[in-house]
Amino acid sequence: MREQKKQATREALSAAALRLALERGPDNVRVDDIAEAVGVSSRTYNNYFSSREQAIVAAVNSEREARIAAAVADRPDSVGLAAAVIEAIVDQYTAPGVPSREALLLITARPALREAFVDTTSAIEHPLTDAIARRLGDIDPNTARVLAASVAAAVRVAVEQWLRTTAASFTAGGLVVPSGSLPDLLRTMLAPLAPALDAAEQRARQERCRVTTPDGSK
Amino acid sequence: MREQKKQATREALSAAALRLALERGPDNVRVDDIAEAVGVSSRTYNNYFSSREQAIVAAVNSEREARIAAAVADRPDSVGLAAAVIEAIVDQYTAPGVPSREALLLITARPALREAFVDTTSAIEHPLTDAIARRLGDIDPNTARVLAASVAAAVRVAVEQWLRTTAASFTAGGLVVPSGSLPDLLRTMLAPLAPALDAAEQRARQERCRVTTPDGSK
DNA sequence: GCAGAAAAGTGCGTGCACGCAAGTTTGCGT
DNA sequence: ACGCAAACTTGCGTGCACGCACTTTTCTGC
Repeated sequence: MREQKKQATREALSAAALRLALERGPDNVRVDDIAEAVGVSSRTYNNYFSSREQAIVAAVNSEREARIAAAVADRPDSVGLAAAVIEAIVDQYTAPGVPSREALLLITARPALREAFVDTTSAIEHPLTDAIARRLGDIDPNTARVLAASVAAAVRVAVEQWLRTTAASFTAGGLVVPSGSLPDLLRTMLAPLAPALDAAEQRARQERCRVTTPDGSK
Repeated sequence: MREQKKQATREALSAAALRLALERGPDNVRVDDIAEAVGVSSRTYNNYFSSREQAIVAAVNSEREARIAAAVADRPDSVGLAAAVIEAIVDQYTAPGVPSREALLLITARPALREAFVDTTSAIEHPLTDAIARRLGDIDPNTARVLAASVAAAVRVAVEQWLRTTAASFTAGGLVVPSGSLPDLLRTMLAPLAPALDAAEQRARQERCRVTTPDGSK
């Protein structure tokens, strides 16, 4: 019940932040305004978000992390780890329920917001770590951590590239779509990691067999 | 010549930051003090570093990025890409010319400094991108970017783990060395990425052959 | 050399992040 | 039902990051 209230104010704050930023432009929004709109003190606002930009992008990115982790877990074991991870991520970035057109415009326009948006990609790391570790059989958590961190890094690179070309196309008049859509970029950037993901899965399988049949023979 | 002066003041600032932090403890150092010690205004200080922690860790990490990139470039092509990258990184993190014992103690003790130190690992990303792209033959820069980002992420994970156990061993009395030395951790965390690095190298080789011998046959 | 441009440094003002030490609400044991 | 303890909120104070306008330094073409 305490948790519910916390989550509620958190969402109220980020929603208010996004709304005010859209209404007045992001430079005309003080954190006092956001706090006042929700009815809390500005000090409380800072207990939830450590920067103004964080609150705004949180409204767009809420829970994407959890959805990606769940999506990875849902894929059957028959579709290799690499395919499961890549498709789960592309799916969750393709279904853009929340990111309204204008919100994305706002984010791509302001450098500070772009940076905050890019930073949110690293939020998928911990959920992904758990999901991958589960699929690898919970042996060797370090491998899962490294793979999750690498996947998050690849996603970050894709988003950076997407923001770069998107922003450029806005200023240049919308004529160029040099590097394609975000899903395409995600696939492109994640592809080089597939060998590592599948190799880890292979090793995990072997490890499992070795434990099940612990003879010293070759 | 302008560049020389800039670099000089930059180093003077970070050196002064580290020295003062060691002398008085990091909480008793104002940025005004650092600026005054070097003889510039505090505003100029902020033109070089965007946080107080950054200046301190910069004194420890200066140019590690460039050294890693050069080390990768120096390995002969006969040692696969994965081996070249891994050994180059381990080498540069093993030769600890600058990080004096006490400086590392200082960093591991303060959470804010630990975080800043971890963030510096991402600085190797751009130099590494260039080095890897060069080895892959400058075709497909995206792959190089993803691989470099992944390697940087793995290094970050290793440093995080190292800091975690190191800090714990300080508070616990120095009796435990649970997860080994930093070089060992680096090898452990980079190992899962080897398949991806070598696969990319393989693909680059094929691509090069296909271009050299552009027939449609199989 | 010199004039003007480009770049680096500086002073000021503003909004913000965050530690601290209260006050207030919520949850739980008895 | 009551009271206590933990969690959440708040006001205050401080140091800091950074935009802006301005001065000083350094670089270039003539």
